[in-house]
Amino acid sequence: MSTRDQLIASTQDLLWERGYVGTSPKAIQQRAGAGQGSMYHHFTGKADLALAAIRQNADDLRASAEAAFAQGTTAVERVSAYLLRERDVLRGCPVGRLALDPEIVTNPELRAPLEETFDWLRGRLAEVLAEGAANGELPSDLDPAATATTLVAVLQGGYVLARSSGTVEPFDQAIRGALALLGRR
Amino acid sequence: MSTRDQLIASTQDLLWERGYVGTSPKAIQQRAGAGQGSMYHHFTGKADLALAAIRQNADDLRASAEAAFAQGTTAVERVSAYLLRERDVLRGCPVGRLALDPEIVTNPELRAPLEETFDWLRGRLAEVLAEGAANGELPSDLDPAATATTLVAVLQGGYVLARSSGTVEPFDQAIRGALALLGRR
DNA sequence: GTCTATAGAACGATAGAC
DNA sequence: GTCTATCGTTCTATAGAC
Repeated sequence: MSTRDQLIASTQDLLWERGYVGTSPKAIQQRAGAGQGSMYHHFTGKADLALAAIRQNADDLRASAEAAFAQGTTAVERVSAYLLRERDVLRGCPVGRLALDPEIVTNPELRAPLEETFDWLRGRLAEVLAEGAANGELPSDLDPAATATTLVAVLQGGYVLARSSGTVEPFDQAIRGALALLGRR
Repeated sequence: MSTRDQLIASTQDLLWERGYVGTSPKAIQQRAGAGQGSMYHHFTGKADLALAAIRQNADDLRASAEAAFAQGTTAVERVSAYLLRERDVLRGCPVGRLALDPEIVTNPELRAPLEETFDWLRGRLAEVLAEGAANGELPSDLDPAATATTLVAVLQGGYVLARSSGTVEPFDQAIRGALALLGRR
């Protein structure tokens, strides 16, 4: 792994843990085992490096979501596979976490990957739900787009509640409640 | 309003906007129109002042939620009143926002108000849902506690999606989707 | 491409006058 | 109770040797 890649990987971790405001170039360099010179050689500054790391976090999320959707055959199975997939709940979401960061949302370049990721995720989930509504697995009057957004929100909000309580319990309960609402006949 | 109260009010605003990590004593003092001496006279430091501000934010949230629950007579009306109440969506939730902050979740004293607030909110919402399930307004097999947690998560996640996209739309859609799931017969 | 040295500002806090 | 002065550290970035 090149020094450049090490720097990106360290920044991914730190952004996930501490957000943009809470992540310093010095901390990035130390975790990457690189000096200041390396960082400012490969990137113009903190924002530039953060952008690369955010894009990588977004790509990773997309890949693991796609993998979950591939599990199961029925629409409900595929949605459940995504919602119930293994997660480090108390660590939260590497992408959603950044949406609360003031420096991210006010910078169009840094915010763009967030918007794209959630647009894609909501769309992908809506497709699966629409499939289920079409083949009778789910009610035909179900609004796929709105329901997809609700489910993504449950995940993101589940992280917030779990971190607030210090335990995974609210996250699991939120998912369980959502699946129950979706599944009842 | 005393200088002490001004300091707390400024900190409430700044914590909401920028989180704990992103809020500096200097910024608090400037917004409050007070000097360093005042702040360190009334509070032992940043964490002490933040605790007072977080508690106040939590109390405010609780009061406005209680007000929303008082609107409407049926259970569904009361839940809807809470979910649809006017909000500055792109500003996010003053309490939930802090759950993503590393310095908050690792400090038991600072995290406690978050946990208490969401425990209370989930419980309060569960009561209303249980009422609806008991009187036939909602399905009798509805799990009030899990559903309540799901609804609170939808709100918190809705803020995340709205801030990611820069518009209120995903928030509204998430709420709409949740109410549709809850309301269908 | 990586290192060390250094810059100027902001960080959180303390001291002491009034 | 509030002010200004100051402390030692960290922040983000630049300079220049190797």
